[in-house]
Amino acid sequence: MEFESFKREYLLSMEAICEQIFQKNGDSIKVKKQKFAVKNLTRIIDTALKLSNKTGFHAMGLRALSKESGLSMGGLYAYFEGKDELLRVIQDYGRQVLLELMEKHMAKEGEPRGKLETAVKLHLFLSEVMHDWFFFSYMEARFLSREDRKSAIEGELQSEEIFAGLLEEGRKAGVFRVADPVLAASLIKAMLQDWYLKRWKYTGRSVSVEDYAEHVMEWISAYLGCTVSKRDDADETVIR
Amino acid sequence: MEFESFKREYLLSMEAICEQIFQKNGDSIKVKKQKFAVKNLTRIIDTALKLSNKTGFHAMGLRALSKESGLSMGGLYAYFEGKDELLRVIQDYGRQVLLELMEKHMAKEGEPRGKLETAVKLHLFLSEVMHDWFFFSYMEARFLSREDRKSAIEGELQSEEIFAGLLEEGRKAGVFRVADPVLAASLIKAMLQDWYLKRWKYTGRSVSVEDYAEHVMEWISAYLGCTVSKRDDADETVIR
DNA sequence: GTCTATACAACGATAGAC
DNA sequence: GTCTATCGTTGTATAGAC
Repeated sequence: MEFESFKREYLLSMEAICEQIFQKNGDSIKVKKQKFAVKNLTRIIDTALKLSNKTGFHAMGLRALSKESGLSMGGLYAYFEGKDELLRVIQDYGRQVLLELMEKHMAKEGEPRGKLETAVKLHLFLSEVMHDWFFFSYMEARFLSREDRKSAIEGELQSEEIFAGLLEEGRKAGVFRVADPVLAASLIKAMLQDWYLKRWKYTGRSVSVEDYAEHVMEWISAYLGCTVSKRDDADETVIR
Repeated sequence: MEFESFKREYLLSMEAICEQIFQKNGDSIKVKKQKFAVKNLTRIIDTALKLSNKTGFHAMGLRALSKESGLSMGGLYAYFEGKDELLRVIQDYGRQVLLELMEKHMAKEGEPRGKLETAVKLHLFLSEVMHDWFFFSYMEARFLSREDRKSAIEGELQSEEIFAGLLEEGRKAGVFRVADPVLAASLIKAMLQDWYLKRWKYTGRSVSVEDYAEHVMEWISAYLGCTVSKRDDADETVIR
């Protein structure tokens, strides 16, 4: 999987997803015409992500959101019942996309090594095209209501379990050397998250998302004690 | 270095550090008697960290800080000029401790492998006893003023450089196999930071800070292609 | 479906009593 | 050195015109 082809596929599926968001949150959205609603909702979420990631969700005033999104104060309230619900809608929105693309891409490859590489790249590529959401979701998760925070934690653990499962699978097949798959999965996730949490650092060093993916795979392969395939023109190399 | 002995040493140096904070911020602290000032300042910082880490610094009202710390609203303003400055003082406070202990512990061991292990353990142990500050510092750094954020970034890069330097040193000595020391240092930092960012996860799984340190060292050793010494009763093992 | 105008609670900050 | 009382500002949220 390459980043550019992933990006194309992602953009195509965006429109459909936005419509799903509208239909799912029909209760609190007072605007009933899909044409209006989807357009404005998208604009609101995009603006909210942009502003929140600068100053934090709590510090972002609805007056600022109104001004920046082009809708009036009253207009905003046609799309959500209150600021708390906006937070929830945004979280939902991202998780919808995440789920959709996970199902689409995973389980394509059969052997553990290929599956693992797909999962790593999928996470990184997705967090690249949806950087604002991933950053937001990480930084603002603790401000969710009790039950919504529970959903967020489940999401975090769920994606960790995918990695732990792949590691376990590889161990059983005798191709991975791993003592504690869950703990190893935690460390892998930590490395993946650093990509969108410290984006400025990597931008400044001209590290592309594909460079980063390759580097992470080298670490993982070294730990698991297996070979890693270098991309493009480079030939197959054994690490260590 | 073991966690318990580290903890003892750290607790001893706390009092001295708080006095330093008092003297350094003498301009904005209106209370001049050290006896009063150090006691209250410590209490204010501890409370602010506790409250901020629940709701975020911005959402923490000064009324809540007043109530929880036992000082009145007016009383608080004898210790800082405004909420922004409180944020700065807290950041400063942590960096002071971090710096103090780095200088104290590092450069004790001569060979790269030992130095690296010391640096890893130091970071993890320190983030364990000062968890509230590390979490706060990571999550609230983006709300600092332009120039204070610059200091925070410098601190982040500085500690990364320590690791990059150690890796480079080991490579020159021929004991580490590492293509890009800076990128590798980034990933090491990401693993170290996960310990205090996802503390709840590891607590729930009964992973101790020493377990975690050992695990991180196994990953690093595997990547660098060198041996790792297991702690306690276990014998020396070659990874891979 | 969107706007302007407004309500009212909570915020950071300060003055002046003790 | 610390308190209480109060200021002006800004926050979320809504009512009613268009």
